[in-house]
Amino acid sequence: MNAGRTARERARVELTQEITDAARRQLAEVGAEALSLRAVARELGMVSSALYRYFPSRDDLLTALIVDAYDALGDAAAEADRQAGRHPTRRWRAVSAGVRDWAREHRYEYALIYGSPVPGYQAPQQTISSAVRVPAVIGGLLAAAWQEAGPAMTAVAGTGPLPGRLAEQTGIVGAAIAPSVPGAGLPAPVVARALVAWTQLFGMISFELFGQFVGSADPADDFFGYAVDQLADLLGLPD
Amino acid sequence: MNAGRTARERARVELTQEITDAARRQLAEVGAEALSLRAVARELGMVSSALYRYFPSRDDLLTALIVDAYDALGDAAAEADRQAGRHPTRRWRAVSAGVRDWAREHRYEYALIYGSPVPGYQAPQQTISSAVRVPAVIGGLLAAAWQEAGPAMTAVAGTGPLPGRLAEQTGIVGAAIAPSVPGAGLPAPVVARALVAWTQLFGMISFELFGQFVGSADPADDFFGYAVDQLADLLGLPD
DNA sequence: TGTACATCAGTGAACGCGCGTTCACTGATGTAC
DNA sequence: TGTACATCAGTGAACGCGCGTTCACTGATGTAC
Repeated sequence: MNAGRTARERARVELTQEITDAARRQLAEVGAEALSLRAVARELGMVSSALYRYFPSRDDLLTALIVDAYDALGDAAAEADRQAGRHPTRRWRAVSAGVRDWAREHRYEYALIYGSPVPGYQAPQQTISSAVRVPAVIGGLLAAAWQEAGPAMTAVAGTGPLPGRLAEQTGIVGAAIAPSVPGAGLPAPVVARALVAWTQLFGMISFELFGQFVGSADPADDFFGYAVDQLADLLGLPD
Repeated sequence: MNAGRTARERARVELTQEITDAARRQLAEVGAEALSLRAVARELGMVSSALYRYFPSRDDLLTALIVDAYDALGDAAAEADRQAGRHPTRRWRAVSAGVRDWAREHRYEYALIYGSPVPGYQAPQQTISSAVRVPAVIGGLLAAAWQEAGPAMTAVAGTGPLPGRLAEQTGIVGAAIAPSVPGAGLPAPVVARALVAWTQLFGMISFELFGQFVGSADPADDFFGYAVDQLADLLGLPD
């Protein structure tokens, strides 16, 4: 480990890590907009200008946090999926709950990636491959379910044509899933329903964290479980 | 109009309006976090301290904008509903589209009320009655549908018990809808599905506006229509 | 209707703050011979 | 292994900025008699 690296290189890697860690802690305290380079530097006992050796600007530090957050959430989803065994419905429930739990434990990181975009900030290409990890986990479990019980799933999803460009869009997504799960792409109607499940999942989590459920589904645990089961039905997953 | 009001009182009402209008314009340009009292004052050709005669602090100005945004969205939903006639499914489609259209035309106002909460800002009681207007419109059209075709809706929604506290929560919401629509509360299973429809609707709009659909359902028009129809099915609305 | 006083709106200067970023510097670490 | 030079990390001071909020003030509007 660290073979062939100079002390300088090792120090650089470690300090870059320490900076993002400190920034994450600050994020958890004050939120994304109030996150300041100077406060991060202060926490590390450095002078603020020193950070510019590691991140060329505040936006780049933000980008690193965004990528880290997507990755951490992706890890949480993948780990929940892994522990759930093989049954598709169990996997879907586990992934949903894993995503929600992560979001509740990291509300500011969640808000950073799924809340209002920071004005003036443009997410670079770099974030996309990390952003796609939760959808990929969902796609993976659906592809496995499809391999086991394809016809039953289509029966539920129906075979009617999808409206307008949705057929094309879901086709592309289905094809994109194929390489990661040997031998199985997903048909467009299943992908369309997966998109519904995906938006519903994050819609509920955002409503819960951002306070929209006050006065109705608050606390949201039971509603969340109920909706996840509804979505399992919608997806044609076995009981 | 303005009867019994002194010139001073009229001027105060008008200027308060002009201030929130200017603030709304600024919001549309720079987003909520960057909204500044001083810039608003500048736009109005006033000195920044003058605003303190109208709003005791920046937070109070923000609150006014939040309430206005909820009200404007509520108006858009109600108006779309009104124009849709009497058929429940048409009404549901119209309200969904109306909410989405308003959000697309007022993205920063939308982000202000449905995006990440502004850190450190606590929404006062005042906002709640405005926040509830879109759910009230949805509740209204479902209550009307229920009056027409109650049994058919229950057949779709099922009669199995709702999990845990969800039964109680949806019961409260159902009872709250009753007074606004003569003679009709909504049974808990229908309310539960209405909550699903509500979160799905806003989940999709947020994903669309916040850029999560890039690479899949983008542009989102067809997916939106598809999902809205799925939700009509879920709600047991007639074809 | 006219006068004397009270209320209020808007001014302009100031306070104190923290921010992102630049820049010339010193001293430590690494590299070539 | 030792020396001479190049690279890099971190410092400290400074720039310029815009912000929210306070405060004593002046002049206009409203009220009581």
